[in-house]
Amino acid sequence: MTNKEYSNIVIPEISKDWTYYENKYPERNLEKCAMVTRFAPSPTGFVHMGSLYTSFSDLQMAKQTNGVAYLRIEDTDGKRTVENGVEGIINDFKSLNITWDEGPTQGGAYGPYIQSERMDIYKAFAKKLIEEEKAYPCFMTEDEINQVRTMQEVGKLRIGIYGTYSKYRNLGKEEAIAKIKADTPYIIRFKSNGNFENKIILDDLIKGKIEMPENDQDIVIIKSDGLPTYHFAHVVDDHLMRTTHVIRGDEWVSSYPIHDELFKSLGFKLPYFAHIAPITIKEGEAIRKLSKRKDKEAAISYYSQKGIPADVIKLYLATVNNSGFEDWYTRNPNLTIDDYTFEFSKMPIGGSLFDIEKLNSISRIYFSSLTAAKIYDGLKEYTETYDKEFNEIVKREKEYTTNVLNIERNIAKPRKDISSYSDIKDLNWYMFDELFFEKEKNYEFQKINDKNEIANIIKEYFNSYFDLNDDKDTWFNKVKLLCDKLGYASNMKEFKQNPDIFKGNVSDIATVIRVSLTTKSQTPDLYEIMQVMGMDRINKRIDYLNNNR
RNA sequence: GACCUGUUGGUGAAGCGGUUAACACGGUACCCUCUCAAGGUAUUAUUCAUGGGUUCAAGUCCCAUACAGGUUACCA
Repeated sequence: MTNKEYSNIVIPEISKDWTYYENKYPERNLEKCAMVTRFAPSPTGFVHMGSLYTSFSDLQMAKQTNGVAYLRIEDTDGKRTVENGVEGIINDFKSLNITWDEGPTQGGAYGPYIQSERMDIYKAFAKKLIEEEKAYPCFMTEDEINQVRTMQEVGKLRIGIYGTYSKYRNLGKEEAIAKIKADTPYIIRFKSNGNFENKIILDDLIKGKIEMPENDQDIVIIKSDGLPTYHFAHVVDDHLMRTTHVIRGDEWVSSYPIHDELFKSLGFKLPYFAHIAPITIKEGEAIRKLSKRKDKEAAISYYSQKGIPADVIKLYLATVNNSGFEDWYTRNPNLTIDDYTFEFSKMPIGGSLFDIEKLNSISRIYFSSLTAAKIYDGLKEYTETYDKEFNEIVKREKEYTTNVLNIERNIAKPRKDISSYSDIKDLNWYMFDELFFEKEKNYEFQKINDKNEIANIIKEYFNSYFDLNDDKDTWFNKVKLLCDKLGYASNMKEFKQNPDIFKGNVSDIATVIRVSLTTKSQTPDLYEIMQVMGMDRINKRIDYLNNNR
């Protein structure tokens, strides 16, 4: 019996052989240095910071070399697959405005992009290996495998199915066929030719040269359900999809020897490898990978809920991803992430701790660089889903809201108090009548807490001094005039020299005005607030205070 | 047990054999100031996990130890 006939018995019901697929997916016609990258999640839920971080490199590297970045779904483990997992992943990317050049939804010439739909392809290549006597059917039961393992553990030997521990690697064809005919369950194992004593070198783009022992494990390549294992699918897919750069988490470094041998045994050219260190988090003393189940700040939805823009997340990832990016970005505030050239050699080798403080800081800087009109658009969109009440107000009062957002914005160094869209309401609610009059208020009069004195200051100020048409200097001079009249120091230096001869100082007077309009003792520039509020709103607030206090 | 990788301040890190260990976030103090924020100024690692070695010279090269992380599945 020929090897071909034998392989047809071991893996039946395949119409095409591997040469068909080789021809179907030819070398890509791209510029020489163009990178073809892929992001290959298993559909176990949603995208989280960790996977987003990896995908960021895929996207960025492909983009900056005019290459291709595609999305491949690795759903070869039925037990782990979550319902709507694929949709979840695609929607998360959509919410971040991330699009892939090829993938399950948009298709592409190298599809299908879902592994469970590529069964025949894997089988065709498994058959090739069987024909070449580089793979074989294995009939070991779970119990047998466990026995081998315990024996190895007790004897402190290397664990696994390799060499003489592989009971069926040298089984004759006839015997194997007899077992198959008798319906003995089997899987397909790779027949390793490696020697553990030999060394191979992984020249990793991020971590540098890593020396490892050659693979000698007869790993499973096709499982009993007919689907491939990760190792086999990775090698076949990345070859057929013509991936040039495999960028993946560094938990895969240890299995590189397997991949290395598999690529070579199949006659495939090896792609470049870049193993990315994970984003980690500290739990007590222990450091672990960011987990989408344990860490709420790992989920992408956490940020959309808070109203942290996708661009900020990308900025944060870029900062962690390439040392030097942050520096470059602060020097070139007008350029974008896509203008920066990312390099593998500048990526961190060890894991980086996730720093939400840093992310917030990036966000504040980002918001401070935006125009009021831009923030208005984002706010409208955000509140549409997360704050209907505020959304009504924002939509009705577009111009006013924009003016509010513009306070202390058209200056050289704008305020940095907004870190997310959800902050805006907390920061500015008192500017809006609907929120101001409905809310339970706590007037933060502190130093001056005498009711009569407050009433007197307000009365004097609004009756005799305040004029909305004044420019800022005139406005403030009038506040000072009021100080002089009432016995408060209008000059802070004088006050500091002789605090005892005054009732207080100009800041006390300003605070009374500020609190009476906003209830808060700490707000942005009072003049600008009054300008934006306008006479009508100011009067309403003064009346309200007089009647309720 | 075996095989990999890492360890620089509160955090992220730069550093690639040669005078005072970049930068950013955070902290502290002061200044400015109508409050806050911002801004300005100063300050925040005599030392790069520890111990040996190589060298005229080491965070940087070598070895050992400790600690941390990963892998060791018909999971990816």
